[in-house]
Amino acid sequence: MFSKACEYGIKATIYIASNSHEGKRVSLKGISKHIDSPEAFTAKILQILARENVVNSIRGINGGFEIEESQLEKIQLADIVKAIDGDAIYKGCGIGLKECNEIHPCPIHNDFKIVRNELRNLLETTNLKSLAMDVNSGASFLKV
Amino acid sequence: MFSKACEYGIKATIYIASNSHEGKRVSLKGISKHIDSPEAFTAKILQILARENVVNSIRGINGGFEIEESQLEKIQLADIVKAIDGDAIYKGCGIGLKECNEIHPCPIHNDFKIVRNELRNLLETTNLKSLAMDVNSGASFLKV
DNA sequence: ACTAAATAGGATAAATTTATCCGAATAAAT
DNA sequence: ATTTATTCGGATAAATTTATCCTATTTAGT
Ligand code: FES
Ligand code: FES
Repeated sequence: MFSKACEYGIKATIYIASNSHEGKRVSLKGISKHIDSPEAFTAKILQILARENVVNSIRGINGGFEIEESQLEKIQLADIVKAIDGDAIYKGCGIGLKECNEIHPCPIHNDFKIVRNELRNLLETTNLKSLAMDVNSGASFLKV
Repeated sequence: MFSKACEYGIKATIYIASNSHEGKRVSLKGISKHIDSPEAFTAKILQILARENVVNSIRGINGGFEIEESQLEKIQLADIVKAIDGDAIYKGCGIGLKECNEIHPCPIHNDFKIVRNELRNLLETTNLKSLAMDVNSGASFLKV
């Protein structure tokens, strides 16, 4: 469904968000430890997310990653997925026709479109704040 | 979403089905031409599908691939996907936790589960015959 | 028996994704 | 200024997926 990079990106961002929500900045080391991901690879992904303004990166001592409190409700899962995996999962044909086209549909188009749109809806309406709060309250988990 | 191999597998199987439904056996060459896929790679995928009894392969002159008419309604998209990509897409956690677990859920579990189950339902209830008939009637397409 | 046409399957190559390594840049603290 | 902790970014390596090539096997027809 999502690439490994995207999975790490989602988990990392939620972890950053759950700390930012409590006023804490987190380091790459802390992130990859808490989401159980390879450190150097996670660094690459965070670079992408920083460039795309999903997270803020701060260099130097006491540096790390954070997200402004005011942004937590504005950033959606879709922003992360789009930055890393692109938009094929929203727009692409389920069996790889060059484009998903209503008047030249593939055999699964009609049913697939519905599922894809629901996935899209999920990603576009789920914001970081709610995900972070669930993690903070112990209602959901980022590893194991 | 699906691997390239799986996309080719689905298209190839539907193409075989649409011909079998009209009593015609098709060759690898014809298949990869009509679904626009690399021939040798498609051969590998058809080998898998033949081993898993999704399609019948016939060797030698006038050989090729076919599916018994009586099977067309029994084979579901899920059978193809399972044979090629496995069942992670049905059962796996959306962000890669070791298992999708109701009492140790990831942050997107509740929403993702619904989408995943609908995808599962789509794949498990769509049979080859209906897909083949849509292709034969010109209602849907396998390439471009 | 021989030939021709087809799939099976092993070996290999190319491309992409995933992962690691290391020096450069940055910033705080001393 | 120097040291230290941190991210950035380029180079590279490992693993996986995608793709190709070639020989073996099978089958029908002659
Ligand atoms: S054309 Fe395939 S999903 Fe729309
Ligand atoms: S635990 Fe992640 S989808 Fe169920």
